[in-house]
Amino acid sequence: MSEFVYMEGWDLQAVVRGCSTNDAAANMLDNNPSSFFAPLSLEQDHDFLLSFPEFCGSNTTSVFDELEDLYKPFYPMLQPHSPQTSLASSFSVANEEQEQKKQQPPVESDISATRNDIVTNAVKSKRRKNQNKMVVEQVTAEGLLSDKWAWRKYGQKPIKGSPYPRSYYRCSSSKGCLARKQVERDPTDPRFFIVTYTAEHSHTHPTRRNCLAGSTRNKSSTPKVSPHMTIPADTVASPTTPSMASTEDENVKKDEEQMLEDDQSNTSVMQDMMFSDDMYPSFEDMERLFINQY
DNA sequence: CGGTTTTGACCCGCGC
DNA sequence: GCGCGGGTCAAAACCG
Repeated sequence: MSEFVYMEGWDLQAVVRGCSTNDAAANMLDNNPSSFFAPLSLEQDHDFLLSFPEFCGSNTTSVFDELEDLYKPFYPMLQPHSPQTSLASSFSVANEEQEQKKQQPPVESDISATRNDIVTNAVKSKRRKNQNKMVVEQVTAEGLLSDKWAWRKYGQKPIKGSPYPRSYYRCSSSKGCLARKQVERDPTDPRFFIVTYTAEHSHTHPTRRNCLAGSTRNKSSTPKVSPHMTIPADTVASPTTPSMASTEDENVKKDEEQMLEDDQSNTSVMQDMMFSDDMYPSFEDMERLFINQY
């Protein structure tokens, strides 16, 4: 079983929440030292990025420079994420469309095209008036791991035109904090996640309360019921939930066990329920990449 | 007990 | 004004 399988058994909120603590990652390392979800150095980030040829193209350095340039305007907001967020691209969408276009040099790679699409869509999409300060990032699962803030999920909605649901999170570090975060899988490239940050944190440090309580529900409490069966109908066609990660070590173990069972008993069901045919190649590719990486 | 996720219902902005 | 769709609320269930 490859490392990526762990990720397939984890859910999105677990990734977002679990990755917000270093000790969670440390626990993961204890149990699973080779896990690619371990915090990466910049150099490792670079290596990780190299595993996506289409992302690196022929000029990896320029891509990194470009990303760095993109990040500079948002460093105050993104500092808690760095340096791992080097895998992400981010955009402010606060009435700055023209500036965005200036800041984004025309690059012909697919990734850049995707990013442009993201900004365009974010600007064009319906926005409530009070949501005038937004930062949009396109991150990998690794990028999600780099988020040091504690987020509590408060909603999930299927998005018209996208096969993947969008999850809504608010900052759970401080009760008065208005910071919000939306996470959805990039419909154009399921390897990436579109993370939209709204408002700013009213506190400087991500504080944690009970980082383990309320973690991904124990599937064993509903014996022999696949976690996939708990997926809401509107996400059945989406690989988001089962393909995402829980980073608590216990949950990793449980998920691993569950995945083993599910692999044996529910694989065909999963295929029918979860994945469209065109989704499989990307996941298989990703799995191969991780295998090659480690 | 205090935290979380899940999920249906509700609210509200926007386009027609 | 109405309907659609995105964003939020809140109750229930779950977890450590």
